[in-house]
This record gives sequence, C-alpha cells and structure tokens, in this order.
Amino acid sequence: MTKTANAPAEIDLDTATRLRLVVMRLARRLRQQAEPDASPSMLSALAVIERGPLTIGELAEAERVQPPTMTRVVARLEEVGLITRDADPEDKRVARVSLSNEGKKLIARNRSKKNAYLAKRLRATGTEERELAAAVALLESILNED
Amino acid sequence: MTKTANAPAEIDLDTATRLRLVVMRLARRLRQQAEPDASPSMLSALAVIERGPLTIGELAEAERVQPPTMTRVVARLEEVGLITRDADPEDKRVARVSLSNEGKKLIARNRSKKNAYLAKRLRATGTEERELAAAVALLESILNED
DNA sequence: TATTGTTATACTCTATAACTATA
DNA sequence: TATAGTTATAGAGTATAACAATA
Repeated sequence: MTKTANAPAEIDLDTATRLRLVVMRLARRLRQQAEPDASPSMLSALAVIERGPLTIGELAEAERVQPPTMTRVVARLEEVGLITRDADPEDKRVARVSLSNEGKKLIARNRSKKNAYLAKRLRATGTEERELAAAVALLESILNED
Repeated sequence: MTKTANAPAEIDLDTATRLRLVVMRLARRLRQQAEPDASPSMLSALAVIERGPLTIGELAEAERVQPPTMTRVVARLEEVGLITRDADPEDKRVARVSLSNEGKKLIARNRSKKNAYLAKRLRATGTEERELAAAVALLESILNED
C-alpha cells in the first residue's frame, strides 16, 4: 500500500458537513479510547444522574433518547453497581435512579484523571486547553438550547 | 413527570470529559437528523473517496477503522450504487473504489443543501456560522494530526 | 510466507412496536 | 384510559479472530 492518508482537511465542505464528519470521527476515536469501567452511553447517563436522582423518563428526555434505550443503559449501570434504583413509594410505576458509592467514585476518578489521548493531541497541535474548552462550550450551547 | 431537564452545562467537568460528552451527544443528534440516502459512516467514507480512488485498506486507514468495518461500509455503498469497485489489474487481491455518478450527485446535493437542523440551532444560540467553523476547525486539527 | 480483503461472531447504541403494571 | 417502564425485534457501527485468494 502506498504511504497513506494523514487525511487533509476537507476544506471545500460546508460547515454542516464538516461538523457531521468531525463529530462522527471524534466519537469513533474517543470510543476507541474508552473507559474500561463504563461505555460512553453509560458515562453520559451517569453525568446526568450525578446532578440528582431522576426517573427513567426524565433521564431519557435529558439524554434525548427513547425510553427503551434508557431502560437498557440503566440496566447495565445497575448490573455493574454504578447506580441504585428505588421504586417511588407514591407511584409504583416510577423508578428513581441515583449514583451508588461506586458511581460517585468512578466520576471522581474520571474527573481527576488526565486524559492521555487528548493531552497528546493538544500538545501535538499546540492547542491550549482553554481554546478547546471554548470550542467545546460552543458545541454544548448548540446542543443544549431549545 | 416534572418539567424537565433542559440539561444545564456540566461546568464542573474537566475538558476531556466535556468533550467526550458533547461529541457523543452531538453524534447522537446528528444521527437522528440523518440523511435519507446514506448513513453517517457511509457519508464519511464517501467524503474520503471523493478525494480520489482508494483501496479498502487505504480507506480503512484514512477513516481509522479496522478493515472488516470498511468492507461492510463499502459493501453498502456499492449496494446502493454510490460507488463502483474495480479489481486492480496488477494485483488481484486489491479492490479500488471510486465514486459513481450517483455518489458525485449525492455529494453535490449535500454540499448545496442547507442543513435545517444546524441552521436552527445557530439561530437559537445567536452563534455566527464563522464561530462554529472555527470550533470545527480546531476539532479537525486535533483529529487529523499524527 | 506475507498481504488484501472477507466471513463469522459479538458487543454497543439506538429505534419502533407491542406489552405489563399501575394510576 | 393514560402513563411509566419493559420486552421483543431490528439495524447501524464497530471490533477481533479465523479464513481465502493472491502475491
């Protein structure tokens, strides 16, 4: 095979297309760098649960997924002991989900742990973490507004 | 259900964690807004193929996926007629992949088409497209450097 | 033997449709 | 009847291991 393809920027593409490509490729890369303890969807749900106990429906809405999707994510989180689930005493249909001690520890561990992959990328590109933080904040705002 | 959860920014999280969360959630959203003609992974591969005919292995390397993954994406692209595949006459193990006319048309269509979802988000947040383009460029640089 | 690509298999992530239990 | 959540099923996206064809 000929020497490959350190993919050049796709400069002709419009912003929407570039956003789609970079987000999908970054998602792939970050997945490959995954935590051993929990998958990305589990970590994402965990970050929501951390802000306070929630029902499955609230979680699904916050994460913008359908309820069956959240049922499964929550089931796996419970299986590995990262959350606890309590039936609402006033309405037995409702399940309230909270972080377990294990879950709290995992979040704390993640927070204090330097992400080696990202740190390396930032060094390689001479990007200040502050610049990346600003870019991330912009994407968050696009994502969170209704 | 109590009034929900227009998820507030997770300001305590470190940049790496926020990047992971926002990329995974954006990927989910963009997937939900998917093109009818081709899935995100197909479009991503197509954008690489557009730069010139490539072998499966080169494509896999450019997209940073394993060969079996690319075999499948290419199979679907071929099925729906977006690419053509020609055996290399000098080495019959090798398959060379190029855009079909349909594939070229799809790319042109995407390029000229305004992405309604993204446009709405930008309007809602008062974000200039130029600001988003800068943020996307930063992510691209992190992704592409070796 | 080494390389290119495929097949077999499995896991994650997600959806829709149909269901159960409770209200 | 309506709501909260689950189960059944399916498809996309990805990986590793084992293989076939060709070099």
